[in-house]
Amino acid sequence: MRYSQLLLPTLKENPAEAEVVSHRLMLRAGFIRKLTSGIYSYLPLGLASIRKVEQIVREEMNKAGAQELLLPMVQPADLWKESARWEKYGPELLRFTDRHNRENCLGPTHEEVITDLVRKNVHSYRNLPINLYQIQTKFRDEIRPRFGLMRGREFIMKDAYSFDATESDAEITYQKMYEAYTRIFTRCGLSFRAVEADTGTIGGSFSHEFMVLADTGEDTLVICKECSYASNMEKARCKLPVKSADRPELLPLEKIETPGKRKVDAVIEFLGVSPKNLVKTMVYMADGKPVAVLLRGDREVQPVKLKNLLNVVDVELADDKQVFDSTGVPSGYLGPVGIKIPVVADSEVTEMYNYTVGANEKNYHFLNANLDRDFKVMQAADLRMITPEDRCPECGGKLELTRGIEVGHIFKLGTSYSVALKAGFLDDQGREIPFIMGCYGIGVSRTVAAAIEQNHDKDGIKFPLPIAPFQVIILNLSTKDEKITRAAETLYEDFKKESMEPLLDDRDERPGIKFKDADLIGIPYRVTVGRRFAEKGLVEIRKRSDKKSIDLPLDEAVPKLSGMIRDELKSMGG
RNA sequence: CGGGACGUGGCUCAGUCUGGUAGAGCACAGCGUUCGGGACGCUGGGGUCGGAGGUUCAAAUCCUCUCGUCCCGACCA
Repeated sequence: MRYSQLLLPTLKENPAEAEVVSHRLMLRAGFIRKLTSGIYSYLPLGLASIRKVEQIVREEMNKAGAQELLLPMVQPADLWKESARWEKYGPELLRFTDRHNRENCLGPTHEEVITDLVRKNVHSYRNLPINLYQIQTKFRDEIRPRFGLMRGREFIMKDAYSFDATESDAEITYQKMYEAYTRIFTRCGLSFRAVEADTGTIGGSFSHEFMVLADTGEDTLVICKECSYASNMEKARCKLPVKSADRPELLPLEKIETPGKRKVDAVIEFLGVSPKNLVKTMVYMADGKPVAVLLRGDREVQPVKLKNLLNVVDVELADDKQVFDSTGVPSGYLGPVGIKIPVVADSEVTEMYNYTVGANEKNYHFLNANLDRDFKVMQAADLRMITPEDRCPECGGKLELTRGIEVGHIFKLGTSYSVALKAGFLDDQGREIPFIMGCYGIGVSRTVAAAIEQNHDKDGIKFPLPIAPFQVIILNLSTKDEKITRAAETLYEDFKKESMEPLLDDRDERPGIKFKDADLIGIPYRVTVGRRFAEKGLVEIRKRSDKKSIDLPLDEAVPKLSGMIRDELKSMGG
């Protein structure tokens, strides 16, 4: 491609609308332009990079035995009513009526459509397993679209759905997808981790999120430095204290005046106790009903764990009024002894003895409270936020908190959709069995954004070679010089003959502009033809990622660089 | 939906407090000089000051309403 003919409107200054690196750079580098909130046009370079990711996804999905198809984007409400998601999905589902007053929606995901397709066309165990995928534009009317392609309303996604006859087959399919995803993100040249994700009500370890590691990521990950354990913060576990054989002597419960001491810090200072010897009582509103949560004084509650334990849709920390209304105690003096609302405890509390708690009376606390003797709890479970001081639940190793961007998610669905939509097959005994399903998503457009988020410097993007819009950019530094121009044109043609993807900067611009633009758009290799060629017959090959360059004669440039590019792609699994 | 910020040529912004009839830099067009890290000079085109209503002799500026954008929280590929 010739730069002079390309729609590539680069920006010298940072657009005011963009705060996040990838968003800023994609706008500046002329990859995308916003049409309206959360909806973007992909310009030629942005699309080229997206196509690269798509191609890798296709190759690996096909290799894993999945088949590509394409499902409709407009979907009838009836189908969504069958799965009960028409009611459940909420305002993210963009709904509209057509001229016949029929209700429809824009597909935010395709479980309904694919299940409908399969139930009408697959009837026997002989046709299983089957795994179908598409790469398509999705629409989700996000509450707050932001960060450019990172969280758009309209975005490109690869979604796959698998149908298996048995649980064990479904687990094999899940494992295949796990491996395919690992290969996909490896081949994209990204640094990533697969983490255990929150499975909500289904449970089990059959949900993984694939996270691109980047400081600017929206999610917090917990990673073990010593084994392969990695988890989303929401689900992260840690090694629990071992039950000590020798129970310390239980001291008598003692009520003590603590005037005006409400916060943990104030109480421990006043009483001279350690926060590790204090149990705080937090009140949460779980679907509108109050629940008290006990945990050690220096810990924090992980609301998602609480939500899953209580099996509710929403938990929210109660405000002072809600606390008082439900317990009759002003916040700050709450405790489990004689409390009027249900109590759950973080499992750590079950291994504590003789600790301080609120006395459920203004200006009083209890010393030496003990579970079972002084109060009961409904349930004890892991409810706390993990900290870097915690230890790995698998190996006891050191944990590290890091940030990541979710680019893929694999999930074992089980039979929830096949049962709701009555999608089943006949087994070898002639029995009607619901399909066991799985779904597997990759945010294709988000992957490009995440790649930029992970690979950039002050000058611009540093694309991993496999997903760069072009592999090499040839700079003709003097379009008026016939010799230089002829050399640049020769390089361009020769790269094409080698099946490489060159971009020739043949614009009548000053060298500085060409260097700046080349760095900004992040093409991995740059070949410069300029004064050094005119004087010594040398061209310069420079790698964008480490800025290292070599000079070599014109006729050696193409074979040398083509070899480098092939080797690099091969080393990345391409 | 709650909290905050902001809307002025294509882009980045000044001007708003204290009302007096629109500016700068970049970009764009032309000419000349320049030419391996976003050059310089001269000339030129381009703006319903987000929109509506109001106050006033006079509104980008003050008031009311409205639309849109961005950032922080709940959602997710």
